[in-house]
Amino acid sequence: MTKRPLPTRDRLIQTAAELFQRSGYNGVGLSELLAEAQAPKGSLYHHFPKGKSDLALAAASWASDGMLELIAASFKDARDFRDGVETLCHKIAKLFDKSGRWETCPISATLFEGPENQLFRDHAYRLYESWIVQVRRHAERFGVDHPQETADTLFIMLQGGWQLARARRNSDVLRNLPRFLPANAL
Amino acid sequence: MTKRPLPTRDRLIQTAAELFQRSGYNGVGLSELLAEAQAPKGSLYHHFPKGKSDLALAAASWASDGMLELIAASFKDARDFRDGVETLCHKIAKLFDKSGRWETCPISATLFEGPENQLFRDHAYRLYESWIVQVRRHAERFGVDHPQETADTLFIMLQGGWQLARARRNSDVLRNLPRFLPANAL
DNA sequence: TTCCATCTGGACCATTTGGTCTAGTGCTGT
DNA sequence: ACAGCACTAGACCAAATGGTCCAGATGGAA
Repeated sequence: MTKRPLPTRDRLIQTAAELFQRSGYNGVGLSELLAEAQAPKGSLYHHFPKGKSDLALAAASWASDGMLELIAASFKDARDFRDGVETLCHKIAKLFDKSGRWETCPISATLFEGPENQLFRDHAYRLYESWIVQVRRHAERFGVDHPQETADTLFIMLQGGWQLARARRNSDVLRNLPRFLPANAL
Repeated sequence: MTKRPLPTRDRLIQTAAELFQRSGYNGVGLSELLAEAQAPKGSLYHHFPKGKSDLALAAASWASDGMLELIAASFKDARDFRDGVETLCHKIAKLFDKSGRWETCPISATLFEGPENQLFRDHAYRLYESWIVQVRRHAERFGVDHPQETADTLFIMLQGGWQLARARRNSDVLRNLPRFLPANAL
């Protein structure tokens, strides 16, 4: 698992991200988490003084960064916007297949549960919005008509598509998504 | 709250549906649940021998029935398919506003968390699929071109739209959804 | 009235939860 | 060599968890 060489803090963040995505914030106990990360409790509370909730915020940010990289990679060599969207959908479908087909969006699993905390809500908002902003920038770059609406729509379809893919345990939904993104926007 | 006159079993199911939607399956303890439903533990395990998980399945079914009614009501007097979709989106937006704008889809909150149980997965699949089937029927009735794809897309957009609405704490996303459902479907 | 099944009330249980605290470890610069 | 630090290790804790169990209340049928 190439996990041991990582510094403890990163091991904690990454396993937290994995486990929270799998079972949700409340579905993961500290004991399970620490065992998986091979770290003692002292380390957790050293690196994250507020404990589980601190760790959750960090884990969500880390997962979000992964998504931003995925977006960047998809649009890097795209011929046009649609091409980028298609690549992104396929990459996400692959991710879905690798995940065992029964996991939520990591941000949602980590932050939309847990304490009904203002911090959590705001953090989720910011992370999601950062995805949308990136997509909107690419839409603008390619001269798409309504960049904001287009970016919003792509987000919506990816979230909803992931959900349906999960219910059906089949990533084809995600692969077919681009079909349903016609000259929309407004 | 007009809850007291209901038989205990129904009180349990309804409060379970509410609480699970608010905090997720793992986010609700039996003590909280029983206090809210004003029922003792004995009743729970009398009506639902397998306890929390049994109750969760029942609660999800109940919530799903509510959604089916919403779909039926929306398409009942619709002039065409698009009209029905618009009504449905507005009804759901209203529901979202009433919910405090920070709750998940009840099925997802109740079943997509909790035990990584085959029962839970299948149940979620069946409930979601029953929504889609209903919508597909209406699409067929109105002579829409690709009823299955259209129904799938509507489901996807509602799920994703709800998610974005939640992140933004704003139901307009849901109200604008019909705009992005053009003559799509392959 | 008696009887029986359904249902309720809650004491009780082992286990796990998130969190605190302190004694130690090992690397750093001096 | 040693002081100071960042970090680890895990014992310990009160509270909460889901679940079991059974004594009683309740109400309809005989």
